[in-house]
Amino acid sequence: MATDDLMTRALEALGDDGPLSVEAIHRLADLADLPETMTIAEVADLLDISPHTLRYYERAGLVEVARGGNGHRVYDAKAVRRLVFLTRMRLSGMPMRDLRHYVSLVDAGGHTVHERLDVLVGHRDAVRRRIRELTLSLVAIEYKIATYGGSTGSDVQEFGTTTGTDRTALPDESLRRALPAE
Amino acid sequence: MATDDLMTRALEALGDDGPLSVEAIHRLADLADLPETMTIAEVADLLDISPHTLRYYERAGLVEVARGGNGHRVYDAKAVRRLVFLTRMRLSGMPMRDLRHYVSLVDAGGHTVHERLDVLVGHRDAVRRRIRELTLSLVAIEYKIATYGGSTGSDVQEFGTTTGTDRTALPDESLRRALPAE
DNA sequence: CTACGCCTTCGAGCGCGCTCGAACGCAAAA
DNA sequence: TTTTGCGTTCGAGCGCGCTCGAAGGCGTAG
Repeated sequence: MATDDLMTRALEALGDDGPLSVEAIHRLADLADLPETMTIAEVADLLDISPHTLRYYERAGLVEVARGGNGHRVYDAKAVRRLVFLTRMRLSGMPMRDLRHYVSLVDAGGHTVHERLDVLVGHRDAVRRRIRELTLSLVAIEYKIATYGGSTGSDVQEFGTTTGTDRTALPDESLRRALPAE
Repeated sequence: MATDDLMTRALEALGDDGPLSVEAIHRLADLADLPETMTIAEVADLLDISPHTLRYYERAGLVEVARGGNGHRVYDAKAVRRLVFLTRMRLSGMPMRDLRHYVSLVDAGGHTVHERLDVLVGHRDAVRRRIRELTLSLVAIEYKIATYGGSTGSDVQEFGTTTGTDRTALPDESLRRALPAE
C-alpha cells in the first residue's frame, strides 16, 4: 500500500540535517566536562537561549543560582545540568506549569520519585502523540507537493492526470481523500 | 551502537494510537462525500475546532463563507475543503501569518503556483526539523525514564549500577552525557 | 576620569492564537 | 406568547512564554 511507502520515505527523509544547530550539538555533546562555574552569558551560549530567558527561568522558580561577590550570577555544574534538562523539556513542548511542578517535586525530596516518573511518562506520551501527528501532516504535505498542479478550487480533475506517468510513486486513494484543495 | 537501537524503538513506539481522536479520523476519512453545504456547528464538529475559531479564521481572511437567508453562515464543499487544509497546516505548526500569505497567493491566481510550492516546501522542511527535534528529545526522555533512580542532584553514581543487570538494553555513553540531572 | 562592557533588579510590553461575552435576530417548540 | 436554541457582529480579554527597557553597579582599558 502506497501510504506506507510514503510514510516510510517521510521518516527516512528525516535523516538529513538535524534541527539543532551543529554548534549547539557540539556544545551539548560533552556535558561530562563542564566547567566548575559559568557566567550567564556562557550558559546562554551553551543552551542557545538568551540571558533574559535564563533570568526568567530563575524568577519562575525552576532553578536557584548563586551570586558572586560582584552580585553576578554564578552557575555551578548542578544548575547547568538542571537547565540543560529544563530546556530540553521546553524544546519538546512541556509547558512551564508542568516544569514548575516537576521541579517542586524534585525539591520536595526523594519520596516524590514515583510522581516524577508519572510526569515524565506523561510527557513522553505527549511527545509521541505530537510526533505522530506531525508525521501524518508531513505525509499529507508531501503528497500535496508531489501532486501540485496549481488548483484554485476546482481541484478534482488534476489528481487523475499523473496515472501512467508515475513520476514519484504517488500514494493511494485514502490520502487523496484526506487532502483537499489549496 | 545502542543509541540507534533506542532511536529505532522510539520510532516504533509511535505505532500505538494516533494523536488524532478516532472520531476525528473517521470524520475526515471520507472527504469525497461531503454534504453540499454545512452549518458552522457541523464544520466545527468535523474539524474538531470551535465555531469561535471558525469565525476567527474567516475574519482573518483565510476563507470566505456565504450567508443564508437568515444571515447564518453556509459552508459549501469548497470552503470546507479549504478549512480542512488550513487546520491541517495549523496543526502542523504553520503560523497564521504564513497561512494568510498562502491564501493570498491562491486567491491571486494561477501565476503564483511556484511561490505557493515554495511555501509548502518550506513548511515541509520545518515539520521535518520539528519531528527530528522531538524524536531526539523523546529518546532523551525515554532514557531518563529507563534509568530513573530518583537522583536529586548527585546523579552520577546511579548511572553505573545497571551494568551487568542490563534490564532494558540501556543506550550508550553519548546519551548519558546528553542527559543531566533532574 | 571617562568610557565601555557586562552584569543586576524590576516591571511592563508584546506577539500569537484563540476565547469569550454582550447584545441581538430568527424560527420552531411548549 | 414566551421560551429555547442556534446563530449573528464586534470588541475586548486571556494565557503563554518570553522579551525588552530603564536605571544602576562594578571593574577594566584607554
